[in-house]
Amino acid sequence: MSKGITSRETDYSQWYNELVVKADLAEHSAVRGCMVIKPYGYAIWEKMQAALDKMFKDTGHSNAYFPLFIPKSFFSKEASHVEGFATECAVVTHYRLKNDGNGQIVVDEAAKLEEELIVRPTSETIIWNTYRGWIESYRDLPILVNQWANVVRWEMRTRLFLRTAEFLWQEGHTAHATEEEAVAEANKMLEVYADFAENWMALPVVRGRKSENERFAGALDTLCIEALMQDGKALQAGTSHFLGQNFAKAFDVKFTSKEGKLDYVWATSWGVSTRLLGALIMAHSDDQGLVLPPQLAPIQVVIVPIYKQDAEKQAIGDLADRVMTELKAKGVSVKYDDRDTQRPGFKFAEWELKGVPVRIAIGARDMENGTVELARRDTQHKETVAQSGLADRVERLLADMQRDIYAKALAFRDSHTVEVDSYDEFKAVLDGPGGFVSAHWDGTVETEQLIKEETKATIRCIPLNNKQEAGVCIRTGKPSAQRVLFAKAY
RNA sequence: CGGGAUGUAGCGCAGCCCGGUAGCGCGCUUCGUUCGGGACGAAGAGGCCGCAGGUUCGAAUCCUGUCAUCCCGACCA
Repeated sequence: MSKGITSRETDYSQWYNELVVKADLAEHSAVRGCMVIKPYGYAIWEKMQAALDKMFKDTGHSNAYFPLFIPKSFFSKEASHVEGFATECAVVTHYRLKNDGNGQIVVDEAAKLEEELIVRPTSETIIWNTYRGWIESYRDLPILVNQWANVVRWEMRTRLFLRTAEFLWQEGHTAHATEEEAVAEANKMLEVYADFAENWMALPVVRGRKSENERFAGALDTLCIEALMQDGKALQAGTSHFLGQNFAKAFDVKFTSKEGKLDYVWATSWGVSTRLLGALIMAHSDDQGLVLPPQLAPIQVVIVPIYKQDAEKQAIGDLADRVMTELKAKGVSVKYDDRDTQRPGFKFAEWELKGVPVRIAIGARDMENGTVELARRDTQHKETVAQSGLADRVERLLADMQRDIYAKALAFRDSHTVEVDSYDEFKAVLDGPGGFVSAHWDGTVETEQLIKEETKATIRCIPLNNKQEAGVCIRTGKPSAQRVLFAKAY
């Protein structure tokens, strides 16, 4: 492992790439655009999954699994959906290979599929085709199903976690008897995502609604949570769609209501992906490496012994054992790093790089004084504290850190969210500090497109519960009823 | 898919212009000394120079083709 990583100031993008690789989260694979998520990175994803999965179950959802492959014909059934995904689909055309006689393995042209299969970029079509068989009556509703899966979107340019050709995610697909219920579901799940982002990821998010231009292909309404990264660019962290009856109509999913009327089913879908790892990394980390909020850190506390002779190591180990037992009893995950192949300074740097929230160093001096050195990753603050009551102290520290990391990110976002009333100001902010820019917009797709072409900024969202305020569009001068949030985005 | 660049040891690179059979740093292995912020010394291991042709007595180096990757755009969770 080479020393240090590129600083954020030098090159934010390179900082991110190096951090992901050097912190052992993921690496590029032999397949273009596809990453290998390494054990440490996957451990964070597992913690995210566990927390989200519980939240989904607590809100009444169940997990199921649908096929990786989708018949091509399914895609053309919902017009705007196919348009949204057609240009980035991996297509399976054959089902067999053969030896060409020259020692080469080639596709067996004789084994061409009758109908091509699409590797799912998202599962609305296969799921709604399935739901047709599950739903006849209002008694069959609602269906509240979630799927943990991988999907493939053949992106032109990829970046580890932020945009990969294959990624892991969850997709919830619900079916309802009424529009109101579906709308409420979409809102409820957006709130679940916001709750998760804020309380687990320590990531403040804006809850909002996408403009028509940014709406999911096939949705009537797309709700989202938007987060701000340290370079002033926004990142969409999760979406929740109200799909209306679009997919029910496309796949002929009808039900008989209590009143005996036949009607199409109302739908939602919602998802978050491994992209959340990208958000987590970019929101909190520093030039020393990863900074993980305690709630999602695979290792919350690392204990590093500092010793010269075996006798010292033995005594320190005994103390470490006692501390670990106490911490584990409190549900804190601890690692005792007693490798004698690395020196303490190396270990300090390594665990900082990997973002372990709390480090306890114990040396001969501490053994004499009845102390340990306690260091927190987020502020890099170190202090010498008494061994007695250590576990309680660490438990409090972890809770404090979770709050502090959130507060720091919130303060950053607040200081990078500005209202502007002219196009010049708008451009000045985007070219300068970046961040969220709250500005009036005339509400048309054309103007949004124009602003995007001229500034690379897009409407990230129209915040929910946005205050209504008369004004004029910064670009066209036409009347506007409210401000919307613009930003350059990932 | 347009523009630019790069493929040489596990990683990062030099060598190429001016052809003579490959080198540096980190990492790795062994031994010793070290160990409170990325240790030091000594001795080792590791490369058909992306791939395929061509020119030449001789190619990492020159020529042609090809594949791949990265960066900047357009597209996107």
